[in-house]
Amino acid sequence: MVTVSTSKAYHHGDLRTALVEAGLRHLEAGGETDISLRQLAREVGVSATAVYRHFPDKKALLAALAESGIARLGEAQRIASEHAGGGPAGFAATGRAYVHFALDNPALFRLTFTHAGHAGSPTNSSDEPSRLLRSYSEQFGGENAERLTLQAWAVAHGLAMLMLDGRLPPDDALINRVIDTKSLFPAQPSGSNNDASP
Amino acid sequence: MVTVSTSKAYHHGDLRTALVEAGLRHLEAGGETDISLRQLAREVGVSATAVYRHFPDKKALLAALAESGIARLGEAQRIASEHAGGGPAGFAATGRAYVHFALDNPALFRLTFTHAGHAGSPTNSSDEPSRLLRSYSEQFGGENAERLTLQAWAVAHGLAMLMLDGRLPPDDALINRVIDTKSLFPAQPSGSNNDASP
DNA sequence: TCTTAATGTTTCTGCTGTAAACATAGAGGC
DNA sequence: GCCTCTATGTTTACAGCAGAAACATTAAGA
Repeated sequence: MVTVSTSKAYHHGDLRTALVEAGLRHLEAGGETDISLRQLAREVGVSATAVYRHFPDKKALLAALAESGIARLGEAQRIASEHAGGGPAGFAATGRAYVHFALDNPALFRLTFTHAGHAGSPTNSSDEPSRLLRSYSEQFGGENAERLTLQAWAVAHGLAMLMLDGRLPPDDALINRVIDTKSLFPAQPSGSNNDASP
Repeated sequence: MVTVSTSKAYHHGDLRTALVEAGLRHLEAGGETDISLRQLAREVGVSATAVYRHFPDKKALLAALAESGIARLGEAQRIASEHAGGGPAGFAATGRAYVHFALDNPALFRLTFTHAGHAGSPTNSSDEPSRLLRSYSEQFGGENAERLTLQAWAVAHGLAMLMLDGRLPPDDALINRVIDTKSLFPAQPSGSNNDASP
């Protein structure tokens, strides 16, 4: 698919976007170490240092890639959540989507969470993944909402990372066993029965 | 502390060990990106390419560092486990030790789990951390031993990673809230009461 | 003592990120 | 219609990197 150059074009057209796209391509193909500013410039057909008109340094380019990663992850989770029809099942679905996204976009996922930059816990972040997690936890966590937030995130993130790093097999069945509604909501043993909507 | 050169010394004494030690020092100080073979060689007082007599390439040097990381992690967990007197409390202690180790040795921890190399799930790995995890899970997991293994590991690993990457504050209280005996063993709701020895 | 294998050095190639000086082209004011 | 300004891109240069190849040294054993 050829990117039709927008009318707003100086020399190249939209170098910044082209560089980000090339970067994402390289992330998929060979991981973060496969990204070289000079190589990206070459592919886009521009001199090596032209990159610096759009990104102060390499870190900035990587940060731009990470940002696009967060957006995509949020989108995937939202779809999974809706597809599961919301509720506790929807919550678990966002967790599984989290892991699946990591497996489908290993380098992008890693980059997104390693070169955080903006950082911030989900309690105050405004990105889609944080919003979903917060919303579901508050809905179903009752008085343990915060702990649920943390544990749910940690389980999903840990599982994703361990699979990415080859410590656990990237097995769908395994994901379903670890992230399932029942084990996330073990019938609240000691009192505190929450009366959330169906 | 000066490393007294062993009698078995050729030109340098023990270049390999010296390089690994220098590498660990750099990991603590500046992270993985701070490790340059040339710089290490310089510090050890040897030519840049002498390194290649002991490590085929940079990856191999990093793998050696990672191996030492696993050993240290296992040691820390074993101590924590014993200090807690074993049992479910000991289990939780190994999890907290896992996270603390990550926070105390961020670069080493990251390297250890990122450049896995030998890979392998804890079900068949022989390193100390895997052994502890397997042993405790089988002791207290009952019929859900495998799921317990996975979830416990995922929670600890996820929490560690999120804290390392600045997504969660590296807060002791937070660790205790996420990894506590009660929430790991929620009174086994649906039957299957295990009668493990004290 | 002589040979040999292990260890270390010099030199070289091609890559990287990035700084500085220079070039160009499109936009807006005259 | 011309001129200047600014955003964008280029050339050239530097220092650092991983790694390959050829050569040197040194300890250990025959």
